[in-house]
Amino acid sequence: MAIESVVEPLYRKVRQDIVECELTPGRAFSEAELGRLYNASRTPVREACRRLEHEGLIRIMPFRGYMIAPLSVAEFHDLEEMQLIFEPEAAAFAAERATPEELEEMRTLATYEYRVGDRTSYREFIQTNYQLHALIAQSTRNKRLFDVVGNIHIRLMRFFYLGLPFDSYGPALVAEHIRLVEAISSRNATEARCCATEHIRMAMERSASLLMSAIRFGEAVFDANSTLDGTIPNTRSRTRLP
Amino acid sequence: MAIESVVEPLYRKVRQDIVECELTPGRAFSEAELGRLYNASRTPVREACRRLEHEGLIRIMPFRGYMIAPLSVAEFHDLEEMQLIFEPEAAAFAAERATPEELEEMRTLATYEYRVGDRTSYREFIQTNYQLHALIAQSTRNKRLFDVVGNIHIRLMRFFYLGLPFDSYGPALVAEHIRLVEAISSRNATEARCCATEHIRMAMERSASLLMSAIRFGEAVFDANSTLDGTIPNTRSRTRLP
DNA sequence: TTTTCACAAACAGTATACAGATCGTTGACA
DNA sequence: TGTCAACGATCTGTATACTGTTTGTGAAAA
Repeated sequence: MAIESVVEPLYRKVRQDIVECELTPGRAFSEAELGRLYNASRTPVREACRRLEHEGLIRIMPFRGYMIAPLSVAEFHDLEEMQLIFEPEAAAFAAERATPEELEEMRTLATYEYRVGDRTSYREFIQTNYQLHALIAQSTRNKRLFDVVGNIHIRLMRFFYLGLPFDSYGPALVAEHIRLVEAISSRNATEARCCATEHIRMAMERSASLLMSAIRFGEAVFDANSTLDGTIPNTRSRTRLP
Repeated sequence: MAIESVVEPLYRKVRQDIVECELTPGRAFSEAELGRLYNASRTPVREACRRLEHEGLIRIMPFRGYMIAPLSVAEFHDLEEMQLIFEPEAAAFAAERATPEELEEMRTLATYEYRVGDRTSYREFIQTNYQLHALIAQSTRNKRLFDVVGNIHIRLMRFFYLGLPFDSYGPALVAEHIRLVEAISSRNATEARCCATEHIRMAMERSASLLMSAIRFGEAVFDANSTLDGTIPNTRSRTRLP
């Protein structure tokens, strides 16, 4: 049997469901409830939840339960600020250190065209976007940097999966990706840094107008009541929210 | 009784012991062994170890045991590179966003003088240094950034606790801290960014010559055999190392 | 009717029992 | 004497039992 045969798949599945907003931000749940949903006993559920909390996808309220981390303007702002700090430097290092194979794959990822209005294509684009940024981070050869950039993007993807900001600006985003990858490919660190900075700044501008209006300021997205698996909500879960 | 009455103190104590190199880098151990050492049962031990692994202080080898994360040149290099990326930006944001109270505390922390050659004073200085950098990160008002800075410094402190790089250069370090805090206090973001960059660059130069020679290149520091608590080492722990 | 307080349900935190994996050992065989 | 496979000790991964906390509820008192 494979290594970590229960925790690892459980963790991945729950994380995916949170990232894709399949598990509603702000929703409260218990260990038993999550275990029922994913067919796992408490021990692996606990371990997966601990990991997810460390990544900022779940909140733990000691002795009181869990909740899918709510999305907030503050969170989004912090994440974009983090991108602006890390991504340009990552691009610069990538320009100096990426292998030819990595450059080749970057080109493939950057040229992914998605069909505006097509939901499936849009979701694929989100994944591709993540893979591209993760690959750039990977090719810095700095594991710490890779971890941080990866975590930032995982958190950001939840906002993207709300489905709002990309529909009109997708093509511009692709063009920026191509420019960025070209700069990295030509081993021009300075240019790569500039492209990345510009890319993030544009993304910030685009999202400022579109995404903000979709989030209740400083609060959870959507109604946070009701349980995850359709069972009758107990009295405690109804009162767990802030 | 307090919240998380077993895991939290256990986690803190083990983390402290790892950071202070009380638990030797590279040393192998089992859950039961750690539980014996810190008077805890397996469940809290496992949880604490999972957290510490996520922070990069422990390595988990599935089905084979645990080890205190070894120190390596690669790790140190990655950490300094990370500092060079975010500390200048953190300083710049701090210059714009720190509260007067935070500025006041920064000044106190920056002026901590330590007595060269005094081991106790030196260890206090390491703590003070951490607190200063954490406070600067905190005053960016970006929680994500604060978390990352904290983790990077926690990891770096293990190298500092080896006790090598500071003894001759301590005063220079203090002077740099003071300049940095002055720049932040005067709300000069550009100047703060420069001071921080310079500070990290100097630190990198200083450590390059001193610390490197103390680490077996790419390998664990010190002999990694033998157990933690003086019990007779079992046959497995002797063969667990790479 | 409103307030208070004790009780009970539900839950997280912890301890422990159980199952399955790993690896050193040992003994048979070449 | 050297090699290899089966065994067993020991450990991690998982399930579950137990304990203590939190909080809603309802009865009793004001």
